[in-house]
Amino acid sequence: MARPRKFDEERAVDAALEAFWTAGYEATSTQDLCEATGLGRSSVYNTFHSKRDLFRRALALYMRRRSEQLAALLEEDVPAREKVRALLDSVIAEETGAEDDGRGCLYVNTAVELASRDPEVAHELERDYARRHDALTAALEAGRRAGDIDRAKDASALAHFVTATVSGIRVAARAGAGEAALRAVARTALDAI
Amino acid sequence: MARPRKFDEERAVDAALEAFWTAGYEATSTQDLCEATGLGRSSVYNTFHSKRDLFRRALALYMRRRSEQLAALLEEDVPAREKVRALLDSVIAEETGAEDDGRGCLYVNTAVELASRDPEVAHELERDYARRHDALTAALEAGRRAGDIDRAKDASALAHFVTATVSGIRVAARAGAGEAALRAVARTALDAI
DNA sequence: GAGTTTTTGTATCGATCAGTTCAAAACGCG
DNA sequence: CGCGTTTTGAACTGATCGATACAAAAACTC
Repeated sequence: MARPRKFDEERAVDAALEAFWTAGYEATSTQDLCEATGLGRSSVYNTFHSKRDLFRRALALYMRRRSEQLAALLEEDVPAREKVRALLDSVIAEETGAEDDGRGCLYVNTAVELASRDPEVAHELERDYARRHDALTAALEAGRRAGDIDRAKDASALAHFVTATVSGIRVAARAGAGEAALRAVARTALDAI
Repeated sequence: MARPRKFDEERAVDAALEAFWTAGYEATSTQDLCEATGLGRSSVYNTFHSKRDLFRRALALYMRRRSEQLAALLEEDVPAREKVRALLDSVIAEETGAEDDGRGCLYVNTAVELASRDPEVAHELERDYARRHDALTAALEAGRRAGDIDRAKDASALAHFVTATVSGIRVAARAGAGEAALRAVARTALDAI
């Protein structure tokens, strides 16, 4: 019917994700987004309508990828406790690795920067929280039945605890706690499971 | 010698703290700061030199108050475990209370929003982290000697863990976890201590 | 290849950003 | 009172913010 696009929409969202992830929502300008995606202003606004809409697309992409990662980790054929250990280890590796220069986790960043003043973003964060919680709860409940998790414990409560521990490690890493401190946190948390 | 100020500097810092705490650093404009403090632009810049300097003053004030609160809590004549319980309870009360409308904790907010791109702010966060860690470690070590904390555990590791749990609860609260979930996190964390 | 529709580049919008300028106003001191 | 010093208010700086206008360019249909 008409002139086709010469860029891939998903790749553009991915590039925007990188920009938002690195600098945060407010600190990323529309100019930064143009440069990151390689698109002109018209293409950005024609395709994504506003900075906020593009951010929500990027956040959704981020959440989908994280969900897939978590699902893959929980599918491993190891005891539930080892799944939690692997999860905490991966978080520590991510936060202490030099690759990403302290950009942290977009989910945590967004919860802190935007959730209190954007109800729709807050709602998406809640949905993602619930999804991750359900996946973790199922894995922990399976472990409880299998016997490697204390039967006296509640799987849902443990899942909330694991999620909070992940966030706690991420914030501690940003506040300057060293890798040894983060490992101590993970070790202590595993004692509680 | 000359014309005196007709405002109280500390009160102005306090008002700026409220503004930064509520909206974050980037989202608080210098105009917002003028309105919050009741000062004119000239007075703000004459006294505090820049938005960033005023923020650092506000952050220092916030940290000093939190340190005093923590010190008061740790001075109570109760077992160390009960001190930790009281600390976690106070965090949950703060995060679920309607008073402050989800502004969270300025320390966590700053760690996430600014630490990666402002080395001096990051350094002050590290100092505060170390100070809180030392206070917590001392209290836990005393509890360990008194016997209400497992002697096999390391006080410093537990202190890192408690700090991470506090941050984890705060982030979870922002991401939409309910009060019951936060209480489950606190209960599980206490099991590990 | 003409006509239609969408994309794209450029130029620009008004608003707001952090920060400065400058002179008038307000005080302490002699 | 009047001099010296500082604070204060208001106007204003250039830069940048998110978003838009518009016409040229590109590609599909017929």
